Amino acid sequence: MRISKLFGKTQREAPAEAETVSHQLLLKAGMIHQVAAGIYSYLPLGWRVLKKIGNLIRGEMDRAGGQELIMPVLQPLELWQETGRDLAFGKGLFTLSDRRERKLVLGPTHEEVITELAKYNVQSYRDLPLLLYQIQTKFRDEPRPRGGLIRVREFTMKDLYSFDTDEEGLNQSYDKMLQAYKNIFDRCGLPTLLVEADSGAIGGKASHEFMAVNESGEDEIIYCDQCHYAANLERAESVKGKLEAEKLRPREEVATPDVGSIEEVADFLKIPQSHTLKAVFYIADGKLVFVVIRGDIGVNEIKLKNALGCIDLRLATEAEVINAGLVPGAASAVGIKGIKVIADDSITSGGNFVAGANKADTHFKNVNYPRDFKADLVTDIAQARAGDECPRCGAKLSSMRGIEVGHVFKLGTFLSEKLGALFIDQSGASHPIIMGCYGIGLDRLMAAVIELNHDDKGILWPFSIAPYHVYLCPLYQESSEVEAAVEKVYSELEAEGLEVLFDDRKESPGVKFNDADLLGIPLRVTISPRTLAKNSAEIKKRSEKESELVPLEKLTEKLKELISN
RNA sequence: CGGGGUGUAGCGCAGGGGGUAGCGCGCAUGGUUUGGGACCAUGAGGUCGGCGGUUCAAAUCCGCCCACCCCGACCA
Repeated sequence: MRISKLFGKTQREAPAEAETVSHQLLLKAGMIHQVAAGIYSYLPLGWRVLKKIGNLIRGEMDRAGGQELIMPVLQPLELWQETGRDLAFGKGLFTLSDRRERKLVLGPTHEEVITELAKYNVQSYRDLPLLLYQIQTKFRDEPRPRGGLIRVREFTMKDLYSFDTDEEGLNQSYDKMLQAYKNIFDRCGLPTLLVEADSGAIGGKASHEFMAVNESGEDEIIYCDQCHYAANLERAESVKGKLEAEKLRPREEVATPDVGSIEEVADFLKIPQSHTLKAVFYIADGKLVFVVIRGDIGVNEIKLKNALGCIDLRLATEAEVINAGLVPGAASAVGIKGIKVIADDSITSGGNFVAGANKADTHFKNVNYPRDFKADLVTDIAQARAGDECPRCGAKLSSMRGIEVGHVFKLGTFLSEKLGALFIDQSGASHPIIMGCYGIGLDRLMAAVIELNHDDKGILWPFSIAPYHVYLCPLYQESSEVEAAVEKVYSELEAEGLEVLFDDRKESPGVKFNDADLLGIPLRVTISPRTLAKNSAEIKKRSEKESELVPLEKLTEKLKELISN
């Protein structure tokens, strides 16, 4: 490809709207163009990269036994209502109506469609196991798109769905995908960390995410250096610092004028926050829920949502709290009736806590569970923190941020039951198919590769997904022998099937070198009067400082060797 | 949805006590240059985010709205 003909220009200055490195470089390199918040066009260079990522993924999916198919973007809302996931997605679902007022959605994913498809094409255990996948555009009305391609509203996704007859089969499919994913990210030059994850709106049992560790990621990872426990903060566990058991003392009231928050209570009474009980109020699917947790620990809303089994969860407003007859700032579960109480298991160690007295400006001392109050459910709903102890080995936990580039789920039979995707086993009995699903966001993967492979000059693409392999860079071609020599080299390389980006512009060396670096093409071949004097061309790897002179007649061979390694 | 910020040429920005817009880059033409974003000359390019108000006069003052970015909430 000749740059003079290439659609898309590099920019000297990155648009001010871009904050993350990958976003800046993609815009500066002319690979993408923003159309609206979280909606992008791909220009030829960016599109080549995305296609390469797609093909690399295809290779690994096929190798694992996957079969590619394609499904509609436009899906009937009814299908989503059948599984109830229209509610789980809520506002994240793009909806529209056709001319007959039939409600449709722009598919945010395809589990429903594929399960329905499986229902009509799988009857017997002999049809299983099955691995089906798609690479296509999906839509989610994200509350806040951000970071360029890291979080968008229209995106390209690879999803593979597994169908098995039993748990063992599901485990095998799951392991196959874990291996395929490792291969994919390795081949993309992207180091990733496998972490335990929450399965979110999709439901299901086990779930893992592949994280590219990076500051511009949106997820917080809690991990242990000692035993390598790693989990998304959404589901991370930790040892909450057990307190010494205390001899229970009688409960008593204490006046706490103008004292509301846990910090204030602890300060006022000169006690550690861990000796208080915090009350937090949520509205779960429209109903008020009373949450009790030790004062020094935060509530993990994902865990809470899972514990409640609710679809919608939000903090209650002060008005809602007061309406329920509670006293914000001095509430506790002591004596509470008619409201669901969920407690974190942190309240079961230690004792003689300070908690609200459900009376303005008053707290109780020496509150103990279960002597003084009851809970409908006691479970782990705590936010893990760096510094906590590892739940596996007891070492100190740390935290870091990551970009979620892959997410795998053991779905189980939730969808197949709802949609009636059944198979007949050897004895003639009917069972729901056991499913798994395995996603990779290609756009985000592309961004993550840049986040982890760049320098101050630009991108450093690995060969596997670079838009071109060779940047052919003649200098001063208009006033010398260079023109003829470089044209000859170009046609030779093209004839050999090498992927060459030919900078045939009449630009100064600085401009060309800088663009070569910005675009991140792995190999740069410079031909100038200086190199021609030695009948040579200069090869420089994007990743290295030094260059090397190679005789023209050996150039093609040398480049092929570099590319294939 | 809450908090903060920004909208002026393709990109980066200046202007703003009211008088009809400027710089750098890029782009076009001509010339000079020649290994890490060259130089000179000439030129094209603007509903100053939108609507309304104040005024003889609004990029500038006032009001409303919109878009985009960042933090949070939310998020296969």
